[in-house]
Amino acid sequence: MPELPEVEVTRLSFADRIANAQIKSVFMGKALRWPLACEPSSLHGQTVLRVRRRGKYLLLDLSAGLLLIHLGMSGSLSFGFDLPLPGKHDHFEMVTSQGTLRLHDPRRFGAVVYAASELDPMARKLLGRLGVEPLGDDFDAQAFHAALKLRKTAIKQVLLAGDIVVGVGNIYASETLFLAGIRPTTRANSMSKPRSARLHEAIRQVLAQAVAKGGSTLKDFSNANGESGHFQLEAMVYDRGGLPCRVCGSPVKSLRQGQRSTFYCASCQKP
DNA sequence: AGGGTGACCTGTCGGC
DNA sequence: TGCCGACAGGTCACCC
Repeated sequence: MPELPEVEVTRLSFADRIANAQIKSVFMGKALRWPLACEPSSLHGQTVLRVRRRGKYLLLDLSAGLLLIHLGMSGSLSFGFDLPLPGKHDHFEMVTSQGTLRLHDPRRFGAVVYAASELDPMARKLLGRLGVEPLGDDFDAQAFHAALKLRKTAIKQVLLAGDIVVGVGNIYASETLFLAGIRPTTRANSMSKPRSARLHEAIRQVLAQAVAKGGSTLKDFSNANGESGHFQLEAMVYDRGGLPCRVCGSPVKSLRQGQRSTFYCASCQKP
């Protein structure tokens, strides 16, 4: 469910409301991907200072330490005073003076991990290898091209790896490559400067637009207010195998790369 | 060190 | 209707 835009939309939907809230209680149910790494009760009385995002992680800065939250494949957060009764797949809950934050995650690929600081070994393991933020000033077209030159794998898999640029998941990888006119199987190190510049621009454009539209709602994404996004209305190729390309009408093709499905238009996207 | 694969987990959908 | 396999928005640990 969550790629960078969904995570950012989630952040925006509750960051202001939770800022400066005092933690009253913390509940961790069925194990997520990793243990919380602290006694839940040790968080009681702490203040949630603010909510940041790094790649697909949400970082809740506390008065002492931080919580790293990842939504995995199927996670979503809710925040408010009047949440419905917890269900089978609600695995983490934090009651604060300003509302309750709850993680719903059927597949449990998500995580909530406490770290004393960003220098904590676990925090470094999770955040240390992340590439640059695509919507930030550090995402530079020249440096992007130089980094691609060092990779011989297919460009789509390089995007998914997230060690050059973060936040582009399986949906947006297909979408950005479509917008840039680049075949997903193109070797990263074979991309010319103008092509990588087009991809750089497409990544910024697609992700920024998806955030502006409230994220994707392919299945059941909703932000922490329960509101769903509208990006799926705009998908050019993702999940459209066999359907006519929205630009040229030729059938959208699909293939598998690294056990993930990829969609592209053979006519609009050149090798 | 880059690149490929399996693993983690539950739900849903299509085919027989 | 039931069963079974394929697949789903992520990414880590492990091989070579």
